[in-house]
Amino acid sequence: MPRKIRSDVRAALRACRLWRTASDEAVDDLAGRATVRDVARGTVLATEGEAAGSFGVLVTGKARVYYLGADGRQITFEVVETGQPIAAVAAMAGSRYPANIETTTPATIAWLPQEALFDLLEREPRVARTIVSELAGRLVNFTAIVQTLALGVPSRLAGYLFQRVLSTGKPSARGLEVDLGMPKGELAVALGTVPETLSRAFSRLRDEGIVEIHGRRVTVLDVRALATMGSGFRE
Amino acid sequence: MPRKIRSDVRAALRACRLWRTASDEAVDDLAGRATVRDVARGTVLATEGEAAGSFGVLVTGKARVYYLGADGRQITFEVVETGQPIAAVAAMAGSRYPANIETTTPATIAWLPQEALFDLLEREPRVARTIVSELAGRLVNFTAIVQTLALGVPSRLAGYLFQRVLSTGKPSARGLEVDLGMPKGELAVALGTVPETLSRAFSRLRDEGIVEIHGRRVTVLDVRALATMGSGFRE
DNA sequence: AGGTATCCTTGATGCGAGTCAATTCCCGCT
DNA sequence: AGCGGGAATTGACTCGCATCAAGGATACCT
Repeated sequence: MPRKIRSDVRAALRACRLWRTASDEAVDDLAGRATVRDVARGTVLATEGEAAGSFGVLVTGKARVYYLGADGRQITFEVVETGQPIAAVAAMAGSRYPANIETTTPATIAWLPQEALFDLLEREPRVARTIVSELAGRLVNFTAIVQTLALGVPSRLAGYLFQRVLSTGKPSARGLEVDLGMPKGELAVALGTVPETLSRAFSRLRDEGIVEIHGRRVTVLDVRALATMGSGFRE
Repeated sequence: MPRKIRSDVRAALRACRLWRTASDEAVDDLAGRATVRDVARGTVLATEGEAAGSFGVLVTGKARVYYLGADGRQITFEVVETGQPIAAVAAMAGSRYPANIETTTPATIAWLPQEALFDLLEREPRVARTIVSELAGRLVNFTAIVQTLALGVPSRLAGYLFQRVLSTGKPSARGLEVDLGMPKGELAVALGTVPETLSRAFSRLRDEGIVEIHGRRVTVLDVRALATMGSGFRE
């Protein structure tokens, strides 16, 4: 018998880019097979090396995909937002999780068995093209991550701020104002560094007249310089 | 009218993992649409930022996929061998090439229009599942590359030597002997560093009694230590 | 207000790796 | 043998970042 489908779950699955060309019926089928779970901030959703039998979709909240180095250092690959899939790649590859995933806010996650996705592929072949494009696009983005890691911390910070400006920037008296979206300590980890170094990177951007810092809010005075630095060109 | 299909081209396409579940007819169709070209060693097959309208399959030879940093430094992502696709990911993503590709030997390449691959997806839906798995698998592997880059040069060298031991290692008087397969200067670039630093990394492995160095040939005395160091654990 | 805990900043220090420059090694050449 | 010339090594130096160790700043709680 069909399980009752939560409307927020249906909406989240419907919003998922990965199968955006799927029919509503197919999405409802996915929703019907989902196991929904609410978890607290900081919950580990997947650990490296664990077999990937299922994947999830973030109904609410945010999560972070990171690799844990041998010495305990973390590298954040990706920040997952509401409506995006979790661990779907590992599930499709039929492999083990290559990284760890942790929620950075309280979150609601719809878990789906790996087979649900393959069933979808069988049922609606046109979805295949979407998924192929989507996966390939992510692969292309990955090279960008590698490039980013080759840059220094100030450049990575500039890149992050620039993204923030594009997505949530608001005009204010002196320039564009953005909120960091997380405590600086977390941001440091997300950028693959430590709070001290991040703090110095902020100081440098301030000294160069590119930004003004007011706690967690940042006023961008020179967007162009931010973009240039974020692409890796030296001052 | 059907073009004449070269048997080596057909064989190379047939051997391609990406569409290994495709029918022979579909592969022949691909082969018929291929433009075959012979190039010298060191030919640049694709450059970063160029629009990806077509993709290739290596019929013979080898190529190297690398990213050219803003300061001219290179990072090798991947070595492409005979029978593997080139730039297929960018073509599927419909994006620009995210990296550069260069042949490292004389090579024969079969170039295919991007559409040929999508036509294949339409014609044979079961191929979609293969491609999805394959792409996802590559995505998983990419995380390994990122992890490698986060390690120090000695660890990257150890990792490379360990791979060489597995693939071409031969027992000798004191241990396993491997050939580097390329001049040290090239190896340095492939590992994302410079000859001086590579030289010091070799010295360190020698001082720790893990290897002996005789020009381009290396005798591995302690495989276990090599593997450990290659996975990123500190001495 | 006072106190406390958390977060952020600042300074001092050490390590890894790239750069520059000077040899030294090895290989082919005549 | 003797002699270039490129490749590989070694040393001295510099730079960026992590670490350790104190200080501030801010918010919250009673």
